[in-house]
Amino acid sequence: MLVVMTSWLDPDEQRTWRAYLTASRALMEMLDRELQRDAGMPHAYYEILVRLSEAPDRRLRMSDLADATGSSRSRLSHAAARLEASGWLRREECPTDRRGQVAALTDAGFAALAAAAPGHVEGVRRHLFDALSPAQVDQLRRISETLADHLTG
Amino acid sequence: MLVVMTSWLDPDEQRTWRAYLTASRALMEMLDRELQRDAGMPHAYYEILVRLSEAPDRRLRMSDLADATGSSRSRLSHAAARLEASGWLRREECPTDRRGQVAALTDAGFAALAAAAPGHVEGVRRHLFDALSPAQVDQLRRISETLADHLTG
DNA sequence: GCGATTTGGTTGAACGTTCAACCACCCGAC
DNA sequence: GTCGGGTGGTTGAACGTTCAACCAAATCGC
Repeated sequence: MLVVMTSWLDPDEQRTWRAYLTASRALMEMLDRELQRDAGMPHAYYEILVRLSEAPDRRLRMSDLADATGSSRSRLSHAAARLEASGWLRREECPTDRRGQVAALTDAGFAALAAAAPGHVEGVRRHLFDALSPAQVDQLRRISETLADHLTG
Repeated sequence: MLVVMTSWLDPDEQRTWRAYLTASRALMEMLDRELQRDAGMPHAYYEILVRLSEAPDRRLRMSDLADATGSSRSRLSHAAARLEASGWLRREECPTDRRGQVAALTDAGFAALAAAAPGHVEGVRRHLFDALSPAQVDQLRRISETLADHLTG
């Protein structure tokens, strides 16, 4: 007889999972709200600006930007439209692929990012790193890297 | 001279933060998509049903339910409306507070949860616990509990 | 008691995300 | 060549969340 067993979570796992859900949701909500309040943008948009600011010539192909920020093409398309309307981003034609678009961070976009960054970084420090010991930071890094690998591999 | 210094993240913290963002986003997206595909509900709604199913008489005051699921009252209100439309939840008047509402899990709601749970639990196991050593699970629990405390305290 | 404040919950609009459909262009097979 | 499939990106509708405004009932101060 073939039995397909779904192994339930044991009490330790259960507790871990619920704590993880609570903590990660609370952390992201807090940072998102702060960023929205202080810089007028959600965290996802902030990340787009960050990635662009780090790219050579502050320019990135739309799909590379989507990969870098871990977002779908559709999501990035909508976000880019909105960021363009705010004057923080400009879309240009790609010289090597006529289908392509290149997202370019504008000066205003860079300025908005420069204004938002210190407060946000301080939030990350306060809400995340200040609560953890150096050993825990290290553990969290290893866990996250393992997990990211596992999920995208 | 008073200088307000924003201490930037050091390279280790930077790496930790980015890995954490990538991993937690990927994990949640995966689980959310699976739940949507297999059970026709987002993870947030699944959690509402779970909390209700664990409550005495499968009933909970709206605000207790909001606290338990870590969601705003507004969010829960909208969610309850939708779950009620699906026949998975019923809202009843509260006998002790005339302003209050009590959310009650219907039999159909319980059945939907029972149908969704095994697949979802298996997803949590596959995408999270299978990737981590027992020691890491323990570390993640401690980190998450510390963090949850820090954020809500 | 009675007015002022707080609490429990809902509502509608604005926003961001998802999903499926779609178009335009690239590339490989033949 | 051109035909077929894959890739890059956009669009609109449906959905879930947020935010501010709001109502009703409870509670507090006096």
